[in-house]
Amino acid sequence: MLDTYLKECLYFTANRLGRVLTKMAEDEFASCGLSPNGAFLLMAVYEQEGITQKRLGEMLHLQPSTVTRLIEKMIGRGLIYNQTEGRLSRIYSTDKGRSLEAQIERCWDSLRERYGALLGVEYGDRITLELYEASDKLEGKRES
Amino acid sequence: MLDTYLKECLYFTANRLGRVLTKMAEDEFASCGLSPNGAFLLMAVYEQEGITQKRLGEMLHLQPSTVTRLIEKMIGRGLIYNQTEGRLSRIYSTDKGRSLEAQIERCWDSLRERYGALLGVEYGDRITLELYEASDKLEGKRES
DNA sequence: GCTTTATATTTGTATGTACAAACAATAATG
DNA sequence: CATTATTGTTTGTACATACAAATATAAAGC
Repeated sequence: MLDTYLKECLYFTANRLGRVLTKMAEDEFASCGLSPNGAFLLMAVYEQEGITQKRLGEMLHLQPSTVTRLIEKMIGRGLIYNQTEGRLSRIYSTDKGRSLEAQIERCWDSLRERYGALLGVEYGDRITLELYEASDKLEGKRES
Repeated sequence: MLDTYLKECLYFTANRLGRVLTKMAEDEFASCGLSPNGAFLLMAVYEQEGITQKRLGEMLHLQPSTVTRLIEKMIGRGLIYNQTEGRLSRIYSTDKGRSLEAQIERCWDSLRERYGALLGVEYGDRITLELYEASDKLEGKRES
């Protein structure tokens, strides 16, 4: 009976899936010495050097305080640095940070292949997009 | 560009959705003074008084240590008690715990309605089931 | 130009989850 | 039956995330 409840509860299933994939993703990105979100943050910085923390939070859908903490860690590892400009904190990648770019993309690809192998690539990609859109709807963002 | 990466990453989208729904679920279950997983655990105990911690962990897809911690908290609030039997720890609900049953079901329903209103009820239920099955596949459980 | 309001970031604290090692009890083996 | 292996639970520790309050800067209003 409870099983039925849980199978019908999106809170429960989404978090369960999140935990399963977090383990997989941490495992893949461990070869760069990064947490998955650390890797995504770095990719966002590659794409726009000098990006603000606020913007990073929006892209990664993380709260400002969470971004502060993540950035602290990555500065500590010498992968990025920040330069405050008025009330803004702008983030730049260091040489060391940039040197990981290719490796990060490889990890990212191999993560996608790994769950793709279990779910079917098409199916995996489809539910990924569905989840993204579902989150948007739940957060009141208009159709993506 | 990164947006595209993120939209294609199941790790990222599943966890994002999990965070959004966790907020919603915590909000709903707050009226019983329970965390969402606390509520589910209690439902599992209603269904089978004397259930072991191991079994609870399997149902909720949580690690044993996590279950221990959750149970500690709920014993502290007087909602359940445990009785060790050899190496097993069996869990029973107290009167206080049982008194929440109807309220928990109401919260559960209203959570489902709440995201149903934003996603469409059918669609919400469909992706919920899909996520459950995807987790099973990723964990190597045969077809559910 | 002060004073108020808004915005971006940080800090303190709390929660949920997990891993690994320790512990305790049972079962299996020689 | 004594030793070893297995199983279920707990403990110590760590991490990611968040909320609320504090801080710091910039913008608006009078």
